[in-house]
Amino acid sequence: MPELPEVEVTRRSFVDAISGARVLMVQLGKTLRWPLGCEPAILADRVVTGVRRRGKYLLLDLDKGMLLLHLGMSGSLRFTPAPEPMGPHDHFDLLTSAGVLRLNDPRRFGAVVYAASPSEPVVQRLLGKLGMEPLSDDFHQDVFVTGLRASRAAVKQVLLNGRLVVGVGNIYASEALFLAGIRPTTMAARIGPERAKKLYEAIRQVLELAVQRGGSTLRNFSSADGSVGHFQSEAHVYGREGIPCRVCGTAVRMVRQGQRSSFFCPRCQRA
DNA sequence: CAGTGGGCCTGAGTGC
DNA sequence: TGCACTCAGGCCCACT
Repeated sequence: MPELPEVEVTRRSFVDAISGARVLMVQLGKTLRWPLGCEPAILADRVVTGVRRRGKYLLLDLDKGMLLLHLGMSGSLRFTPAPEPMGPHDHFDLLTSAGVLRLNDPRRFGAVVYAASPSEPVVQRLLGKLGMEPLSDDFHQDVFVTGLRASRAAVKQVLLNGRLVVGVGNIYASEALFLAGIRPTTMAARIGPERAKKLYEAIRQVLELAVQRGGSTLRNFSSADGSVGHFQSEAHVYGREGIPCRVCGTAVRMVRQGQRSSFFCPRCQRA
């Protein structure tokens, strides 16, 4: 479900509330993608010192160790003042002195993993191969352009795989490619420098706008304070197969790439 | 090494 | 109402 904007909006929605809070206890539901990796009891009395984001991971910093959270396809976090009984899709409750952080994830592709330190192998395994952060100063245009040039895969796949740039998922890949006028099926290496630069700018632009709009709420995404996103209502192509392009009126088309749907306007995205 | 395809899970929607 | 089927915002891993 959540791509970078949804994860970032979620982070912002509870970082101030939880920072400085002391962990009282942890409650687990069904196992997620991976086991927690520690005895829940050892987390008691640790202090949450901050919440960072890397790609689509949230990093919950503790005064000793950290928790890596991923929302998978269907996960969402909620931070509430008081504990409530866990429902069938609630899999992780972090009870703290400031409130309860709860992960709800029907499909359980998400994860919460403990790491005693940033140098733990698990951290390297999960975060080690991630590409540039598109909304940070770390996102270098020349590295992006060179990276595209080096790949023979379809540009949409390159955006999705996270090795060059992180956080761009199925919605925002289609949207960024629309803004740049590039078809999702175009081989990355065949995109010239000028168009690659345009795509670089489009990625920043679409992700920034999406964060401003509170992300996209397609099914039931909401951030940790319960608010929903509104970006989906201004998407140009995602989920709009057969609907006239907002720019030129041509019917938006859908293609399958690696078991995922891609959407594009055949007129605005000519190559 | 890069690239592709399968699989992990559950729920919603569709067509018969 | 029931069943079979497809699809869904992600990502790891085995394979070529």
